Amino acid sequence: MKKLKTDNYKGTRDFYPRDVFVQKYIFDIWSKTVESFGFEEYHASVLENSEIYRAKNSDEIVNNQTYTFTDRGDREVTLRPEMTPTLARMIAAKKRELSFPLRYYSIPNCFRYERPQRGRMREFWQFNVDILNVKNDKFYDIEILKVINKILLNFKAKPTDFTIYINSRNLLNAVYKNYFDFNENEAKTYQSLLDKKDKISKDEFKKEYEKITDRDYVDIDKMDIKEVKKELGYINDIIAECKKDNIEVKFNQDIVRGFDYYTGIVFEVYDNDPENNRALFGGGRYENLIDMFETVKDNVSISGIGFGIGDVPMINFLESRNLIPEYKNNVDILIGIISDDKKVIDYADDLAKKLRDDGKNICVNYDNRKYNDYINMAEKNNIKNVIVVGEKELEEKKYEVKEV
RNA sequence: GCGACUAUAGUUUAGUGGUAAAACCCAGGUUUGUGGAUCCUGAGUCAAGAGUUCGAUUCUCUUUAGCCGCCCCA
Repeated sequence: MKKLKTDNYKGTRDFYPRDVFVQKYIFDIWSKTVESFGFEEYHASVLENSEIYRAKNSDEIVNNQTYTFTDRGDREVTLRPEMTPTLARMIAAKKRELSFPLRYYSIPNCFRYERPQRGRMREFWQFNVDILNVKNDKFYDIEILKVINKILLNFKAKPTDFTIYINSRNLLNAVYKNYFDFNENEAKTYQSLLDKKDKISKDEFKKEYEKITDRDYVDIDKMDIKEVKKELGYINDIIAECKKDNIEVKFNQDIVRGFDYYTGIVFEVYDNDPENNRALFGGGRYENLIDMFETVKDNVSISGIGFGIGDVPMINFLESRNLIPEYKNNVDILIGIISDDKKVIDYADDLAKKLRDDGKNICVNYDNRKYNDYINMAEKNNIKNVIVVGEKELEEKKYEVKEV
């Protein structure tokens, strides 16, 4: 019989205990931080009907960048590539029962059929945090930025390690309408060009730019247009409120975010380390997300603001700054038996039982190894304490807890 | 989907057109009832396939995988 390879599937990771330790550390800080702001956790299946992605995204993305297959009942199924459509579905399903605003979070694993590279896997965990509200957008916009800042501080990151950039779709639309006089298509082309700005040369940018418009590329915050100024005022209020909390938020007119559904502010948090030069967090305000569901018939609109961050960029961020704590085994004490005598074994077992009743995690080794082996074993597995049990301990009914 | 680079023991890496190495790790044995061990032994068709060659792990091509970049990034 042909033996199998031990390789894991492309773009996925195996999580050995040390990897789980890191993952738990990150998930814990994520969860605890947002819970301190009153967020509640939700879950859903990794499987969704493909149509909920087709409705929101283009067919191309569903066909080429998701894991989509037909099940035995001829249903088209997709492994979720993101959580937002699922959240929208869940909200739409119980819209009348839920009391808004909702503060929801989840850490789902998501799947995208893409070529893996630094910061990008085919299976990844994405922390999703959303506030769904019906009024007072501004204060929730501010809160979500505070949440992001707090998360990074709770990881012991310094404010100089990252930069929060903010922009607004309302602002951009005002500029497109009043300054450029763009139609919808021109606006889209312009936006995708902005998205590429940092990646292409200045000359190339200029060439492409001139194809779209003959108006100059200018700083939006210097424009003297009433509608533009109004939207800028909204952003400046947010920046000022954050500043009161010592959070520096920078306006950046080039932050646009890829997708169409954003309607208000959009933001990205960048890692200041040039090695990890990509957005850590990204998000913004959206509305009309749940309109596609049949339960939503009336005109009451639910607006939301949210962000997402992947576990992979988070790990890269922490690793490059040495912010991941050293592995700690959750075993408190290793009991190593140095005897074959049944009485000694029974004594060790009783001891283990007693200590477990005291709430300790006890690991017993029955292999009758050498004293030094047990100390070595504990060291290797990051176990802090060892009790060696042999004839002597049985006779004297005494034992010593050794610190490793 | 496109492009660059890489592939030697479980791991990290030397090395070579003429029978392949080290360290660590692992397994078994050994010595020592108190400190991070001692000593011995074992484990590898140099990613796969084809070509050039008297001879290829080494050179060439193909494939596969990894990694990085582009595209995309919900």
